[in-house]
Amino acid sequence: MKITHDFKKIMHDANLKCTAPRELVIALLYEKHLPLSAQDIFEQLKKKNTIDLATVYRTLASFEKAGLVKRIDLRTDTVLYELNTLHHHHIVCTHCGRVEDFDLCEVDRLMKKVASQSSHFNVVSEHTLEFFGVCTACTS
Amino acid sequence: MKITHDFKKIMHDANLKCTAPRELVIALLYEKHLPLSAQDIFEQLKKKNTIDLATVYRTLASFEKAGLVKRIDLRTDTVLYELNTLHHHHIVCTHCGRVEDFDLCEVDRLMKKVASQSSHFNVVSEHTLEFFGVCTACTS
DNA sequence: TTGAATGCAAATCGTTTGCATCTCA
DNA sequence: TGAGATGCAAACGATTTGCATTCAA
Repeated sequence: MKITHDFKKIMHDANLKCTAPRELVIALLYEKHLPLSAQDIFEQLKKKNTIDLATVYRTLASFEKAGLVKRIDLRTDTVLYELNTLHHHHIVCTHCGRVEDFDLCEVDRLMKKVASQSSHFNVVSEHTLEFFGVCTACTS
Repeated sequence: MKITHDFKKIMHDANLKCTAPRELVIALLYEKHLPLSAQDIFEQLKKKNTIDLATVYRTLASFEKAGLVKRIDLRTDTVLYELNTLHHHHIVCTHCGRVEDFDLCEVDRLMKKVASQSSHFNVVSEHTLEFFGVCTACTS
């Protein structure tokens, strides 16, 4: 099932107008299933479409505000975005940049511990967790 | 004990020359004990000293390469730096920006799990882990 | 019809770099 | 003395913004 089937509903639920650029961006994020930078998205899309880099930035900003995408920091020079689907984290190869998803997250338990230990925080609502290593392809 | 006592040794071990800007930067990071941006450091130091913003950037870069400081991403608009002391993480108030250290880290176990589950990574050497919530001062 | 979204260009801001000068080792 | 570090100014690159035009609702 392509994301575009749901596009109208998604936009409507997010109180955003259905526009060509928005559909292009969301479809690309869905297709690639990887954290992408605004530049990445722009480069990919402009091959076959008319789209402006500023529009990509504005689109990502409104998507983020609507909770449709999430900013990811993988120690790259620029911020990356990915669809805000199921909670997951990443393993990044520090050598070639390969990114793999990592679904297992046991941080919830840890978050409760954080809250109970801290004198200034009672509730910890979010966390970032990313792993870095060297992938098998780069090791051999 | 002030860090400046050890400054010469630290610089020597890191193969870096002892200079006034470097001592200022390292002393400030030690004193504040908080993640600071290059701009932060520059603003603080220029009140009482002659220092250039470019020097701050270069100092942080050489410190990072030498393993003296660590880049921290707390979802702020710019990257922050702190002394690379004992392994720890942070809890950040998403309302006022307050930062608290969090020493407990049980991610080592998780890292092994990550490595064993992944088909492309055998070794996971590093991780980032930050918590976000609203602090008690902002809740009340 | 109208407010929001787009494209284009210019502005902004954090960061980096070139270069002459200075300073530590 | 010589390599590396600094200060200053200019360059750079990612991101943002102003504005006229277009478009979805």
